[in-house]
Amino acid sequence: MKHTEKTIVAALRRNGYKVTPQRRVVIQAIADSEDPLTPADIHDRIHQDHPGIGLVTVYRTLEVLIALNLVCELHTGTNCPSYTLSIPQHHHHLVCSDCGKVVDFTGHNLAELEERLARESGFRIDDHILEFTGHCRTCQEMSGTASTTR
Amino acid sequence: MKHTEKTIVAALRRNGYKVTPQRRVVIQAIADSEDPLTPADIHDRIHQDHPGIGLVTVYRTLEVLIALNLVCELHTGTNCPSYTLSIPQHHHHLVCSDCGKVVDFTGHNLAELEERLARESGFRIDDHILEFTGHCRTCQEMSGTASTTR
DNA sequence: CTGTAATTGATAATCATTTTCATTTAGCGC
DNA sequence: GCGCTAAATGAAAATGATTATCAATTACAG
Repeated sequence: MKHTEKTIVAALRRNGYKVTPQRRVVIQAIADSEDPLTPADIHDRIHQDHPGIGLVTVYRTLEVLIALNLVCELHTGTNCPSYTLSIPQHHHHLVCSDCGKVVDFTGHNLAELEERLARESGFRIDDHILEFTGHCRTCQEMSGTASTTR
Repeated sequence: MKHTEKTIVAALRRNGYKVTPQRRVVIQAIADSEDPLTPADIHDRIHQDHPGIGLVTVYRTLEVLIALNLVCELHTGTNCPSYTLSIPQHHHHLVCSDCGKVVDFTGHNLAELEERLARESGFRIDDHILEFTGHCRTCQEMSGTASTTR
């Protein structure tokens, strides 16, 4: 189960952050989108209904959500990162480089590799990034001519 | 074996790129550094001896090197990517988030996972990013007080 | 209902990257 | 070696993303 607006709002409160209408709007925009959104995307989408909310507030809201691990950051694809609601467990992503669709997956265990690396390198390992990129079924079918290989 | 200035120059020629003194300088700067360098880092280092070489040229040289897969791009850590000479085989990175030291590793096989994902999601998978972050032995020892957890 | 600390919005500042364009140059053919 | 041409360079400005500043507003504890 992914986070929802409800669980996110609860998490904000639990951590002493105020729940403002602006934050709700930003959260909802992310929740409503299938695909990950860049800060600018989010701003564009909410600007229609809420012209008062500035890009700055989007950034600040994302900052909080990231700190609380409520959204996750996608690195692949374009030049600037985009965000989706995270699922609470640890997971990774498979991203379509044409349409941006994201599939979460879990269950691959990097613990063994992590341990081997720690042993061989002397590092204390804190974290990792694992992302796959490719083309989703829809984009494969539509392709034919199109080429977006970054 | 990593690429060296020699192998890189050869690859440039082989692909029809001109080998200019500026490109040599940029390549050497990357080759001489243990750690991955951002474009700005590279520019800083070469500016001492070669004040004529602009940051733009650094960017343009990196663009070529990336296109030919002669350097690899590190995503972790700071806000902007940094680069090191790549080793010709496919490999991944373990990065120290304190000092930036990078350890390359190979031998972990993601093929099985990739296949499973492709099957389950219908994606055609093209590429992936796998990076670990942690603290190298030296930085662990020196720590005690310091905290740089991004 | 009130007070206060957190949040917001507007503007400007910063930082990374790209574009433009006139000038220079590597490396080909002779 | 010598000239030619397409590729590469440098300077400056444009663009795009992100962050800092600060006065005005507001959520929410008491």
